Amino acid sequence: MLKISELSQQTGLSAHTLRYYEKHGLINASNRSEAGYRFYTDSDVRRVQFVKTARNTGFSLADIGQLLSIRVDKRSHSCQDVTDITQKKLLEVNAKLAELQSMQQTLELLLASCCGGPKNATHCSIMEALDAGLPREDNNEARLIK
Amino acid sequence: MLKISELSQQTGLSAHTLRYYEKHGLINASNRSEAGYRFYTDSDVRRVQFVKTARNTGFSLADIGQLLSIRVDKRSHSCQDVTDITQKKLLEVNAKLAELQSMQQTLELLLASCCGGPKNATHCSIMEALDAGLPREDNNEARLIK
DNA sequence: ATTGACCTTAGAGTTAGCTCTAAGGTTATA
DNA sequence: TATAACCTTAGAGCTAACTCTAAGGTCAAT
Repeated sequence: MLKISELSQQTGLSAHTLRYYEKHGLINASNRSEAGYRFYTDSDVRRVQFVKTARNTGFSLADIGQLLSIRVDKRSHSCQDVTDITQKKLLEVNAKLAELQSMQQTLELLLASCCGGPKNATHCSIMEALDAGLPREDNNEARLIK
Repeated sequence: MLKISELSQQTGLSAHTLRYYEKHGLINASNRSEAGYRFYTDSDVRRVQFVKTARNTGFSLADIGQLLSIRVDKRSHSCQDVTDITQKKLLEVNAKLAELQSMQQTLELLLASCCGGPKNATHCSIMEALDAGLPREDNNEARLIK
């Protein structure tokens, strides 16, 4: 039986975060001392570790809530229930990736187009590109070729 | 001279957002009517468009504040001032990309390892992987090879 | 003169996931 | 017994960038 600070150490999650997860229905201490101190069983620890792993994988707390309710009653749920959640998350991640990759490309093109030197910015091509509206790939390529 | 709703239409930013940007020092209406209505000049419009473009490129409002202060006095700033901001943003974007790519890989491995079918989740490999701790690439590859 | 569509401001609400504070009770050690 | 290090709760604060509301003023058309 672990106290909250011990669970915190074992999981790397702060006691604040553990209480926060409890408040949001993700975890629970199976036992309490007479004074109300939380005491966690091994099973509690495993559940917290599940939450942490899912969190690191990118799942939201809401997703994790669903995963946990599958976890406690696997017989009533199908693999498809699990893959649905996972697939949905993957789509979200892919959408964000596409957005960030577009930003990355734009930023790289901007940097490639500018001397980056100590001369003043009166003709800075980054400033010009931002003034001209979002640089499209072909525009920028043309600009880079000169 | 445009009223705020007209500027909103021209830029695709809501009037609320335009006032929000003003409150945060990014933009301004050069003129006001007697009744206090904002009126925007062409120069104001170009500034708002600059902000919008920078926003789409991923810059934070704080970044944009810096870019704008360069923009209004280009002679006092160097290209390096501009590339510093851009480079910093690129590093942030790259860091986020790495994180998301790692999530993507994990999610794809999870999905590849699970049948996703209608049978019950008692032996779902996604649940098992989340229970076992974060799947590392090699672990997962091993798991996939069987 | 009366709609209705606009405009103003200050300030509250939203999102997600913490993170921290205040005010107080408990426990272990010296 | 005193002190420090824990624990409890409710609830506020943080971040970023909006988004919306309330309460009221303005303007053009009927």
